Amino acid sequence: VASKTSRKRATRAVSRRRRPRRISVAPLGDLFDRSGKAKLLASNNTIFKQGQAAEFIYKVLSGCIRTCSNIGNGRRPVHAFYCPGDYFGLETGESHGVRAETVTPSELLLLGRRELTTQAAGNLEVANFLLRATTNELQRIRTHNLLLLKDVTESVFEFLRDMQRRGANGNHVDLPMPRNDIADYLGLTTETVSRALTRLKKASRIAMLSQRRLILLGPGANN
Amino acid sequence: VASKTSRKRATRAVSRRRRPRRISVAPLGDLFDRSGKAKLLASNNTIFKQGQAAEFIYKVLSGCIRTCSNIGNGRRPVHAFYCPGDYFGLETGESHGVRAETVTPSELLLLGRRELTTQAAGNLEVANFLLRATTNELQRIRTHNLLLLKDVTESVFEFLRDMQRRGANGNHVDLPMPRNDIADYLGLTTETVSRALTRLKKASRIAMLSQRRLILLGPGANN
DNA sequence: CGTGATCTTGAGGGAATTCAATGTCGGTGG
DNA sequence: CCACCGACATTGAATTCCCTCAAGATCACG
Repeated sequence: VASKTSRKRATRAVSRRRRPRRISVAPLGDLFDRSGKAKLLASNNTIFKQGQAAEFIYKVLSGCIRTCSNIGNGRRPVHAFYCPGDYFGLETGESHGVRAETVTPSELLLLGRRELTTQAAGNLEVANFLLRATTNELQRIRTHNLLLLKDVTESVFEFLRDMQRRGANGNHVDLPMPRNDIADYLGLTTETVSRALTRLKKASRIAMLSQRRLILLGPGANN
Repeated sequence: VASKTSRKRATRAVSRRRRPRRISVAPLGDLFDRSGKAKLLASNNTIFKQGQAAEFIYKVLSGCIRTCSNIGNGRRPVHAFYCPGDYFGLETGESHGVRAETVTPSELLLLGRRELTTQAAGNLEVANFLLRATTNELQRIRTHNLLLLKDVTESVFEFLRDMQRRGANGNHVDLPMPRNDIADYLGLTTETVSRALTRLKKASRIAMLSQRRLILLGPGANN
């Protein structure tokens, strides 16, 4: 539950270019839906641990998942959040390099990883699915990387935009995760995230409907 | 040439676990070496620009390449450095999401990307090569991400270790890139990198042979 | 309706940035 | 061969901004 980081960034106007949408991974959705096994989990449950053998690849049906790791300095970096439709557990090696936990109650679809990777060696469809999924993951991490380099206010704002993009709700954004998780994802502290939100509020770039629900305003809100 | 960032981090002891070696991409090395076209470039030359159509995939034969992008706040994040043996230009879409430049005079091997990706749709060997290469890239970025969350001194030290690991020189490390580039890679400023090096020097964790050549000392130096 | 978890706000301190100046290195030309 | 020059690197002083510690406010849930 550690959430410690420090950061300092330049405070400047930021205008980021659009980032391409994630590539769809349609082709194998079928295979997943056919041979995948569903699983339901409550909040804050561990799906797999760091170092554990990578047995499955997961598809999020509902809820929200976070992956995180431990680095020695008492911080708990959150690597990614996965929303419905996303795949995770795509490990490069035989064991998971991160830990995966449910943020909210979540429904998952599991597919045997060994089954998949051995198939990939001989099955073109599977190989291409893995390539696309990995490519998506790559894109995701690149985006995350850029977030880490921005100044705090923009970093938080970008995060909100990303959540809006992925959430596909009405015109409001729902945050499934606590400030804590956002902070660890952005390399900040809870307090700093909170202050950033306050700043965005005062600048009329967002409006809070509740602590976990808000609306993006002004330029850059809808793209 | 902007190099501005700010950062503040917790100052604590750090002990990171070992990270797995990059997976070899042997199988297609052949294809590369056969149909690739060699190209020689001087320092600080642009190989491809951000947004440009992704025509080739590149293999570094000699020298050093950096990929970077522009975010609106006047910073120039460096995404990665590529050393001899590394592949780059593996784009997720049809156009490059980053800019690639030579750090030092470099020799490259080019392979038509369209040729490769269309082959990937039907050729299993190619599809698997792309998967492995992408997986490597993923691993690389994950490592980079963790670097960004560490405290400055450890971040710089880890960077040096990584360069040693990849450089495969004698017992010293040669840095092909200026402080400037290191700073932008780590999300810091030139001055902060310089101060971190001074700190490492005083702590006897490194020894400078020249400004661009040094030796790692003490525990954690050789792994 | 209370209780704990989550979130916000405030004050103080520390670390990195910024701005500015000095040092060092490599290469070029006299 | 040596001196100069420009690019790169280091160091210093002042400032900024985030973190830390602490208290208060809001929300969710029993």
